[in-house]
Amino acid sequence: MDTSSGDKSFTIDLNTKPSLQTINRIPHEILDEELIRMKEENKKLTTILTTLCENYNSLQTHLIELLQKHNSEDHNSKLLSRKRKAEDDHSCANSEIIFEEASPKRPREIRTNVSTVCVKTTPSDQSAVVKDGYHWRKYGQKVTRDNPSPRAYYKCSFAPSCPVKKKVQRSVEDPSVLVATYEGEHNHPLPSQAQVTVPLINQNVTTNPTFLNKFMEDIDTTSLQQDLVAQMASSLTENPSFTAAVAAAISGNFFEYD
DNA sequence: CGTATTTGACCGGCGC
DNA sequence: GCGCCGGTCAAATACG
Ligand SMILES: [Zn+2]
Repeated sequence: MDTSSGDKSFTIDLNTKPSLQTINRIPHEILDEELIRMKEENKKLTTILTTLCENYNSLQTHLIELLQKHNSEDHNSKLLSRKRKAEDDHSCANSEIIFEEASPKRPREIRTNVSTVCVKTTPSDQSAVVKDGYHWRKYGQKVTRDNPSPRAYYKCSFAPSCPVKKKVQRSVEDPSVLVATYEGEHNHPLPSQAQVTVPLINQNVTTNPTFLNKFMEDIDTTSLQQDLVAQMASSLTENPSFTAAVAAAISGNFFEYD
């Protein structure tokens, strides 16, 4: 709050704009080489960010589960608390962050709450889009076996920090009905958008009755995330050697595919 | 110009 | 193994 004085936006100057004089003096083969290197590095950073967000979200859901279980057990009885104490002791001893790509066999993402909603659309509106207030990025479209109309795949535009996905497809026999399948829950507030058209069947198949929402009410996740971003940005801007450290870490062996 | 969509390639799971 | 099928990626393209 007080650290960001007024209108100081997060403009991060990584010294990526050397003067034209300097650039012209460097042979362009080297610059091309550097460009390619930068692209690779950017790719790696992107994958790191993605996996980081995946792990974060996974951990969060795990945490919620544990809290839930803990609460219910707490209400049930206090007799088992001694036993539980021993199990809880194996916490993370050191806070060292390790990107572990070790085993090719992945635990694979589990436990994503799925809900299905049906939306009636006017025949005039032929666009197969379900307005639910969130912002989506389409990333695929496929024809399915038992339905003439194609199925569209969307990701929340806040990805990868928000893992929510949705599929939209017209109903088999009634083409005026759109069937949307949501997967996961948003971890951020809705972008301000007034119109929401979801006044039809809500065939909810969620295994978990959105304990997340309660959790997010208790802990203001949005301000938390903003604080995180602020910290990251300030650590970048205030400490120039930080970028060098990052570069060294990346060019070293964070991931060693090859 | 930066960003969103399109669309064929690609991949992994499953039944055979 | 092979082919199908649902799902995803990413380069090309369209958009504002
Ligand atoms: Zn979201």
